[in-house]
Amino acid sequence: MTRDLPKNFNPREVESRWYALWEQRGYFRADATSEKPVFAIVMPPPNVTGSLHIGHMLNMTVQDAVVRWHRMRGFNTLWLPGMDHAGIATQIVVERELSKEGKTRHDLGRELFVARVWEWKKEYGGKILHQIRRIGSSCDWSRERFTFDEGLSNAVREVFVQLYREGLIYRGTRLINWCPRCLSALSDLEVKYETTESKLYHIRYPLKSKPGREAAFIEVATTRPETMLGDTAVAVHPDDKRYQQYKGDAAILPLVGRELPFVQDMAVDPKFGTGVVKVTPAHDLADFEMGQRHNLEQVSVIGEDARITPAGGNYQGLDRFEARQRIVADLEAQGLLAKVESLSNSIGRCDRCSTVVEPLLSTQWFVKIKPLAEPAIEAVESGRTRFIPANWANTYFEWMRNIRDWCISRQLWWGHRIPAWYCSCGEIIVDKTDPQKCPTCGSGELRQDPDVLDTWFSSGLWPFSTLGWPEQTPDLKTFYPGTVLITGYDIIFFWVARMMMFGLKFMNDVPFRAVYITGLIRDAQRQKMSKSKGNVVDPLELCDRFGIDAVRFAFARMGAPGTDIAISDDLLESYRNFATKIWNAARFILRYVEDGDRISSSAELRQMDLSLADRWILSRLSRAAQEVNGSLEQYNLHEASRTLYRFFWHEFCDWYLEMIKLHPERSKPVLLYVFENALRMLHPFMPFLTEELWQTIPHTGESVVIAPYPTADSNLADPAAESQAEMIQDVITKVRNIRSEMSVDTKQAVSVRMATEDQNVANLLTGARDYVFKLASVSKLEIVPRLDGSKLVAQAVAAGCALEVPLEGLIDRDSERARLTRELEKVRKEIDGLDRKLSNASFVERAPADVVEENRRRLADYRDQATKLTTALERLK
RNA sequence: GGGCGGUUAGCUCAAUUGGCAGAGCACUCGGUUUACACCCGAGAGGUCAUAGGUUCGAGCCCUAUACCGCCCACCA
Repeated sequence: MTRDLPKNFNPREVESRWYALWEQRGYFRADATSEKPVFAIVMPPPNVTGSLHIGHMLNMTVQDAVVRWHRMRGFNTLWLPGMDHAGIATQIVVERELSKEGKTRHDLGRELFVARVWEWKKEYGGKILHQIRRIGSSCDWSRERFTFDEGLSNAVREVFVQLYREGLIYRGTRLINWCPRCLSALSDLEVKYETTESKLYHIRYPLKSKPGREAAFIEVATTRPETMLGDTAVAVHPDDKRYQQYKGDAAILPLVGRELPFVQDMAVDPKFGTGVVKVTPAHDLADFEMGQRHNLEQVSVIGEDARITPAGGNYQGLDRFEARQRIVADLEAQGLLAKVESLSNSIGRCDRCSTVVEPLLSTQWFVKIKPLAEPAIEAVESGRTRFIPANWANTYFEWMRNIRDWCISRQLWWGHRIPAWYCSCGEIIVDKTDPQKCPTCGSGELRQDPDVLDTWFSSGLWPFSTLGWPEQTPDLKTFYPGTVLITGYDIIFFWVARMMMFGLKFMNDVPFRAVYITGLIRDAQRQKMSKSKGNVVDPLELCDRFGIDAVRFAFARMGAPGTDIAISDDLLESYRNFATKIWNAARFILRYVEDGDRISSSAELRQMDLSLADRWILSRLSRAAQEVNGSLEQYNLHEASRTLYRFFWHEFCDWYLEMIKLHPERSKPVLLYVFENALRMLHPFMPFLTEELWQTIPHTGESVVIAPYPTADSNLADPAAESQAEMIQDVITKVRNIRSEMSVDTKQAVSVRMATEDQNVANLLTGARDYVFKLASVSKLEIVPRLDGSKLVAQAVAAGCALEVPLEGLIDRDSERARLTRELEKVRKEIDGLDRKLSNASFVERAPADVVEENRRRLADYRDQATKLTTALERLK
């Protein structure tokens, strides 16, 4: 009885069939008590703000391929999924929803508003989880986490309290980034700078009158005239000769009348503007620091709503930009505006809402970061965590070495509430459990800090909070540290750096042994996708159009580590076609499958009477397996997928399937063997299609998800068969080539005369003549010692489409020998390398046992190949 | 100002650590050979950005230049 598949591959139908089954059968579940080697990876938790975007899909594809590969190799594999509450981002989204109803969060009040965000989370969080499943991500849903879960919130509180008690969290009044729209403090990372064309205003400040001095002015330059209301000094560089005379002198602040002392500070660039700077310690970071050095007064003139405060006198109540216009006009009226130049400089905007950020003096909570950063730097320097590709370590170091204290409090409602309580007596209580009364004065009137924590504070704990920390759970013991973290380079600072610091601090070990950095997906013009450009592509829509397996394969194929991917329809079509090709190959194979067929072992195959094509494809299969595993070990998914594509399409389909049409029944065991192995090799990249087909053909086991991953097999390696088959293929190509040049119809059978003086080649050709007959439409083959090439064309015509093919240069023993020799050299090089590695005591002792084992196995494989190559070379002599 | 990356076929990108420059798409020519026209076969297309250097040998290593991109920074 023959089996059948629908003529057309329908991805949607195939995709819908498998995931629920896999999940229900528990294939994705890790086991904290298993003895098997561990492969553990935490999912970068998507924000609950919306739906899965294309960057997520790339990220998930890479993770899932790596995870599935390890699972098939027999690892105790954990891929822990979850989501991030994403404080400020989510709050903004929900506030926008509210504003459609004409309401603000203040209309609801804190409690109702937070309830409303939870509703949002339920709806959109569910959507994202569905999408993650839909694209085939094989995560362990029994361990799903949310950063706002009870357990994770508990971890947040534990960390906060511990850091506070060690003095690594403190409350302080400093200049911070303030978003006047979000009405919250921001960290340095949440401010994005963009270059804009601004105006540089030159303003004349009168000098303090002195006996015997004419009225005189000093000129300062500023891009923000409105901040002058808060000036408390003017500064020059200490070595600037022009202004030495003013040492100890003062200027008078126009419009306000305040006396501004002259200070000398190295931070002033004498070459910029006039070399004199107005100093506004309360609204500029450089000025703030200068103010600290010279003990200057801090006058805040812009408030949290970005309007001028009472300290701004007449300008009180004006928005900062209105105030700027008014002040410039007033200065001009008084003849104090010397000139206005244009200048390109950068201004900071809120990462989330793009409002221009205002530096403000404010009391906030900070993490003292240097003591945490140092071990995190060391861990990467020493290689305990490595970056893939390695260059990203530079970016990490650069930031870590210049890191500044982290402002962690946010004036938001959606987030982990800061566990600090204030008593009217001045006491501040920071504790894991809510305090009932003040330990100092006994008052029960305590007020909790209204602020919440930066969302990255909780995500920074993700690698261990998700495993149950601070409880010492079996999961924590088994799965920490993770093997690898797979994420985009845009969150190295926000997230990777924080996880490194917290992991080392609280777990005393790095959170992961490697960080794999993915690129960004760009559009066909290589532009970043953004909502404002309107070039955002919905990944699920792509999947609908091309099939999930095809999109996944395209991402794997194009995504060299750290490299951005430009996607286009053309690109995706080519991988859709690949999926179709696999489908159709299966349909061909199924014509020969009968009930009772099974997959032979490679040892059994070796005992059979195999054709040249069989021996060739088996050897190629083994080599492909070797290459794919080697590439995946280096996380080179683009190489692995390229190898698979080439092997499956251009070797298996284009040559092998065509060659065995001569003797399909004889080749059936090999045909089934190779196809079944190919499906297993492809599975991490194309999970749905491979499962569908694998279930249709003979197989052992209940699912390809848990079938073993193919590896190089020394039973199958056969270099001699490879070179012989390739010779025949070259001959066939040459005949087709001549045919095509002479415009001989494909269907027209021709007779061919070939020339070689080498008896071995002649014998080989004679033995394999059927392949030439079949694949090049040849009806008669004559082999002669030599022929006269100059007569080639004329003879072909005169003899009625008989072709003459000179074999010189096409195949000869010298070039064949050279080829095998090169190959042998390569193999020997590998052997030397592995030998050296394995004789290195520190490698054998320190590297994980399974890695050492893997290297041993590869060494044995290479030795085997070397023997075979040597034999093949002997035969050529 | 500092750092990182890139420049290879018309387009998008590879090249297993220095050893015969490759794929996909597009293009040209020929084909509905019952797995597949989402296909098959045959082709054309390269001064590896530029200039030096190291080497038996350089797309790959070194130096400099040009252009493009990204990240960071207290650019008044």
